[in-house]
Amino acid sequence: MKKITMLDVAKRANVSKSTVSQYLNGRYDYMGEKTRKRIEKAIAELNYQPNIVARSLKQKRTSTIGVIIANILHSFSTEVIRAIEDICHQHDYHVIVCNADDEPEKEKKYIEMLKAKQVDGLIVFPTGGNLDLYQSMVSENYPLVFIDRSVPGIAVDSVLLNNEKAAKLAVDYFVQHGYERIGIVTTSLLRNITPRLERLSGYRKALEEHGLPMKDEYIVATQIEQISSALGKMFTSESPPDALLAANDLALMEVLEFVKENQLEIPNQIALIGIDNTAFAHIYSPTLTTIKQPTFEMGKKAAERLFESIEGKSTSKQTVICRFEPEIIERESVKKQLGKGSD
Amino acid sequence: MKKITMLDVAKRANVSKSTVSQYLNGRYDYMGEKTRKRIEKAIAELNYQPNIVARSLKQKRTSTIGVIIANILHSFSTEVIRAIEDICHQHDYHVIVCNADDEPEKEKKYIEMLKAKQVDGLIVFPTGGNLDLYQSMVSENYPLVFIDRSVPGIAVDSVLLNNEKAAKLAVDYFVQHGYERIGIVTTSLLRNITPRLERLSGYRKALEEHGLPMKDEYIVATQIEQISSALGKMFTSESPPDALLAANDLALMEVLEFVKENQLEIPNQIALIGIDNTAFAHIYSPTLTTIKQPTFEMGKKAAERLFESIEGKSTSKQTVICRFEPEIIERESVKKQLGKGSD
DNA sequence: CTGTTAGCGCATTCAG
DNA sequence: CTGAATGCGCTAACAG
Repeated sequence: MKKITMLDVAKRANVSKSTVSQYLNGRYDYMGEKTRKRIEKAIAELNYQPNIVARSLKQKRTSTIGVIIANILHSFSTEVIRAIEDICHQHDYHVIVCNADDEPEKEKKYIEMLKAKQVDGLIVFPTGGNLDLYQSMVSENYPLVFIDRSVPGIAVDSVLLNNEKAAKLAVDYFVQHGYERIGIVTTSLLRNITPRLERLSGYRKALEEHGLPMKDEYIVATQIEQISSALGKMFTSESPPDALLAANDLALMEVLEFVKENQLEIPNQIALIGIDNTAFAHIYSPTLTTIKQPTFEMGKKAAERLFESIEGKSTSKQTVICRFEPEIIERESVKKQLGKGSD
Repeated sequence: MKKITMLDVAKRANVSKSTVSQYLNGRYDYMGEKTRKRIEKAIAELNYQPNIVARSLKQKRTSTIGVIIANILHSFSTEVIRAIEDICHQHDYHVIVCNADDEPEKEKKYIEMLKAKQVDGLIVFPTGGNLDLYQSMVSENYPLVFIDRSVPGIAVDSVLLNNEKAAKLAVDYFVQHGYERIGIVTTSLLRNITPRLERLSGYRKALEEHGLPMKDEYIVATQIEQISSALGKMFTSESPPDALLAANDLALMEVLEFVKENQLEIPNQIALIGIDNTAFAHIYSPTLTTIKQPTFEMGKKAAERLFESIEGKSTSKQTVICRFEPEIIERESVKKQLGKGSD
């Protein structure tokens, strides 16, 4: 089955290629009624479909953007992708999603691949491990937006959660309900991932505000495989925490596994709040109190910033960091005891 | 920042375009050592990156395949995608994933878009709503593989689960543990989705084998929003089921919500088995017995079939339906009572 | 071993 | 209102 091209259509309709092109691009104004009909008919009869590759080559744009996520396993990532797709769809853009698996190598490979594919711009959850590459994109003015994480020293528009606030919301909530031995568990800080650092610092500041002591034993920050054993150590200390903040959904899963294995009772033995609105938060027993990110709005914002940048109307040459506000969703994983805490 | 092309490289290295092209495609054999060095140097200095779009236009292949999934919300879909990506990555293919949201309209739009983008082949979870389109692809011999679902009357290679077996595994397990009032809940059958039909028929056959009566009241098959109320009706009947098979992970979520709202106790009041290995099956209390699909193998198989078809070595012109075997993962959501059931 | 040539399928002047 | 001509960046003969 031979590919049919514009030329075939043109021949069959007895017009020239360019007339067909006009038709395809909706410039009917300059076209005889009957001509249009003929073209229409020819296209239908031949079942012609334009070749986007050729068009892109000519137009020097692909109407496609690339999205590179650090880790597809985070529910936040998948939700943001959906939002980005929605927006792109509305703007007649296509999206190619790649998963860097938190490996800078892969991230680099994908960025290069997507640029070679001539995508018009990139939204990335940066691993933080490719400073040169980021910088070179900035230098060449390549449309780029970071989301979820930012990279110190790299001037790129970023869409972030107010992470300190997210941690603070949780700590405040614990304190209001009378908790004082509040721990936090997060995935590894080695790569200086923005949200993790900020959530931890938000946690610290909030404790300080409430005049609570800061104990290193109450902080677990290690790679996912080691969280369980770190929790084990934490809970065999003489005065283990009675409340735990899981800084993201993966950490939350680890905590829940640990809770299960050790038959801890939520919220009586340990109160729990997770950041990210896990799919089963409302199904688990007890239902889980969570801090929710406005994922849809964040994805939307990122896409819109990118479009502005692509369309060159980024009048304000300066980098914008956009913060979104988290929200607590109260459920049952924190005891409603009357507090002896502050406030 | 002007785009630099092969020509720029050629000039700077004092060779012609084609020599550069040779270099890029690894045909160094016919090339002077110094020439190669010069080209290498020029490329590095200019930070040249080839334009894949132009190459694709010329080569009439994009080294890219498209994947259209029916519903991204099913964990099965996301797992299969990961598998497909892995395999494609190994074969130096790229993947573009689109989510049809179970809407034939969207599916159609995406198939057309991907073909216009000249992808070399398509793996699709068919919605079943675009018979003409599927058929036309078959007619024009377009590389295509269905996964998860097949479409009656359309001769396309398909990778499927042995769905009847999956349902049978669950029913057998229930019966062995003494259950006789076994219900099933699945999402809507309206569109004749293969796995749902087959799982239901597997359920029926298994009941029959065990000489158990088939009651319509024990079957919930409706769209997701109405599952909850259907369950309500089921459980207010005079003799409600004491065991429930959730035919996929979305149905399982609905069941769990219902269980929670009505404070049913698993497994004492209701035993539960879900098809699809939900992420929190081992964390839920009690842990959930599930029927697992070999998602990785299935994705891999689909990709491999597609490559064969793309590379034209699909010697056997006949359509192949490939079935994979499900496996039961025993956990705690079924009571270990001694059975009065058969066997 | 290297350069010349001719398109891939389309969009876009610019004349008619 | 329509058609002829040009080139996007690259590959692939085919000559040197």
